[in-house]
Amino acid sequence: MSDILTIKRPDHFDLDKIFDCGQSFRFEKNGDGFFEGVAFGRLLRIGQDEKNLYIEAAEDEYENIWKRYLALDEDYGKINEDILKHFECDVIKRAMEAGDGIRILRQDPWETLCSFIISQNNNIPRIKSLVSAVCRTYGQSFESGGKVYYAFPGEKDILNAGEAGLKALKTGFRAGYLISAAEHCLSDTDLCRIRDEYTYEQGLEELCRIKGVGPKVASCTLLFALGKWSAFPVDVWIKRTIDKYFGGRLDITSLGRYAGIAQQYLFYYERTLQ
DNA sequence: AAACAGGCCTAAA
DNA sequence: TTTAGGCCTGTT
Repeated sequence: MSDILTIKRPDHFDLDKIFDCGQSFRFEKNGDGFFEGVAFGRLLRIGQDEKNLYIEAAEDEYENIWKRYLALDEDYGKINEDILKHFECDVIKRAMEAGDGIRILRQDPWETLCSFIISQNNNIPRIKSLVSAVCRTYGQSFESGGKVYYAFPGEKDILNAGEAGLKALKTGFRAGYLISAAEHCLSDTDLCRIRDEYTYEQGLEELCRIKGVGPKVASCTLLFALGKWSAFPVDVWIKRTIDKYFGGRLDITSLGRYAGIAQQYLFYYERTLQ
């Protein structure tokens, strides 16, 4: 059972940028222009035109799940203002303009952690294909509209798969990291606790205790799933950007509490330049 | 062929 | 405390 919910498209919201800025790996644009993907074990189809968003999902899921997932409860006009107030400069302005419409999703924490563990030393097409293989092989399947979809496997599913089972999918040295992440999340600190009770700094420290999780993967998880918008993932692209425009030095705290969102604008800007 | 891809671990200064 | 290799696999 699903209907299409029509809601007014807010300012600063663009699906193409949201799903193309490298924060998520499981949504694809179909021939009809709708993005389709699975999150939280549920299917979401969503499209847009200039006026509206069209959200196809099970009844009552919009208010409970997708609204927050898509950051439709956030005012990006105010967020942008706040970034510029803290750090007014031409580069940020240009990046903000180029990346206008990006929203930082609130993704499932466990899936996000695993996805960015998988992202190590991989390019985006390969990350997508590995995440997809993990879901297809070890995730719970469900059917909708005559098609089969797969949820991201839970911690226990990953443990059951085992290191060998994950390596069989060509995850390589990341297989052991996924196992240690599953063990950690089950026995130590639940990721939702980090979201609800930890500061960004505490969350970073906690996540980095997992073998195979360093500052980059931890920051991505904090930013893209745990609502810690001051998290500032530094990857090769951001390194390049900082070298190029800021003389190799950028004080993250000077960007304010939305530093991670500024990071995403810069990342998108630099990647779409060439 | 060799280097690189949205890092991290380990060993060695 | 910082730095160099190595790592699974695939692609160019």
